[in-house]
Amino acid sequence: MVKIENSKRTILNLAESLLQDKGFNGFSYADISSQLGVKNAAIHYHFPSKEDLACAVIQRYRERFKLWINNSRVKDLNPEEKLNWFFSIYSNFRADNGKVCLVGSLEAEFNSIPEGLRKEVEGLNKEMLVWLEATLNEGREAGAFQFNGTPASKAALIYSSVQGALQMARALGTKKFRDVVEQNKQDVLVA
Amino acid sequence: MVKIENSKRTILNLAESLLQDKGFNGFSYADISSQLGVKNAAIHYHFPSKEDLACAVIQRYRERFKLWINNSRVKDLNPEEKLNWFFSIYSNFRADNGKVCLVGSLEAEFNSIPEGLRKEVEGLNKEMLVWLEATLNEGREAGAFQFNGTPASKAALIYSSVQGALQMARALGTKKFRDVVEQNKQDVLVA
DNA sequence: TTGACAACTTACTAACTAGTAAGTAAAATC
DNA sequence: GATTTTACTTACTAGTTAGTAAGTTGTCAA
Repeated sequence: MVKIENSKRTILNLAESLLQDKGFNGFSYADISSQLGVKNAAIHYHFPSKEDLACAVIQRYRERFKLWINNSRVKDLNPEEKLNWFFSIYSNFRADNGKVCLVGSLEAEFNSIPEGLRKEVEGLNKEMLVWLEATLNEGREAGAFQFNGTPASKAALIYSSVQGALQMARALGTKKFRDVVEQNKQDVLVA
Repeated sequence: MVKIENSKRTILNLAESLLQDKGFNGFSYADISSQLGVKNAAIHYHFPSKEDLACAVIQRYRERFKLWINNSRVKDLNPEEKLNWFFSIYSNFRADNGKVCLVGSLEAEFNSIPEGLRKEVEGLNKEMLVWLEATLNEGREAGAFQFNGTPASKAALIYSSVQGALQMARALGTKKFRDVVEQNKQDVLVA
C-alpha cells in the first residue's frame, strides 16, 4: 500500500482550509477524501464524526496560537510590531484565496454547529482576545498606543472588525480589508 | 381551504429569520414548511429554488433599507442620532435570539452560496456602506464626529466591527457586542 | 515466522436535500 | 354558470449526507 505520510495532518489541513473557505455546513467528507485520493471511510477512521474533525482543527489552532505568542519571535516584539503581526495573520488569510477567520466562520453558523465545537470556538476566541487586550494595554502604558475606553473593549472592536472585514472583502474586494486594517492602526497608534 | 393570509410574506419572514439564525447552508425548506404548517412543495410554488428565496429576502431588505434612510424619521436626524439608529438595528438583532447581520452571515458562507445571491449581498453591503460613509462625512463636517482617515475607511471599520461583534457575541455573550458599539462611539464622537 | 496493529477499502444504511409533476379545491374573473 | 387562476397537496426522484460494519493489506515488533 502506498503510504501518504501523515494522513491525519493532511486531513486536518484540508478541513481547516475548507472551514475557512466554505464553512462547517458548506463542506463534506467527500470534499476531503477526493482531494486526498482516499475513500470517505478513511476520514471517518481518523475522525469518527464531523464534530471530532472540526474540534481537532480548532484544538490544533489553539495550540499553534499559544506556541506563537510564547515564542520569542512574537513575545519579544514591541507593541506596535505585535499588532502588525496580529493583522498579518489575517492579511495572509485574505491573500490565501479569500479565506476568513475560523472563529468568524464558525460563529456565523454558531446555531447550526455541534455543541462541543461551540466550546472550542469560545475558547479560541477568548484566548485571542486576552492576548490582544494585553498587547493594547502594554502599548498604551509604553506610550505607543493611544485610545479611549478599556483595552478589553478596544480589543473586542479590533478583533471583530478584522473578522468582519475578511468576510466583507469577499463581496467588496481586498481593498476593503486593507482599509479596515489601516483605519484600525490610525485609530490606535500615536502619530 | 383555510387560507393563511399572505403566505409569501410569511415565508420571507421565516427565511430571513433562518438566514440570520442558521445561515444559508444551515436551513432547509422543511424548516420553513413545518413552521408554516404546509408541505415543502408549497414553498417551491412561491420560490422555485432556494436561491430565489434567499435573493427575495435580500431584495426585500434592500428595499426596506432604502425606505428607512429616505424616510424623515431617519433622514431628518442629526449625524449622532443617525449613527445611533444604525447601531440600534444590530442591537435589535442581538436581542432577537442572537441573530446576526444578513450580510455577515452570507459573506461567511460566500464561497458556498449561489452566484445570484452573492450579487444581492454585494449590493446590500455597498448601499449600507454608502449611507454610513455619507453620515460620517456629514457628522465630521458638522463638528459632531472626529476621526482620522477617510469616511469610507471609517465606515468600513464600523460596519465590519458590528458585523463581527454580532457573531462574537454568540460565543462570548451580549456584553462583547455592547462593548464594541460603545468603543465605536467613543472613537468617533467629539467628547 | 507469526501475529498484532494501523490504515485503509468495499459495501452499505438511513436520513435528509432541493426540486418536480400531476392532481385538487377554493376563489376570482369573464 | 363556465373557466381560469391561485395556492396548495400527494407522491415522487435523484443526489448527497454523515456514519458504520466487515474485510484487506502492508508494516512492524516479538
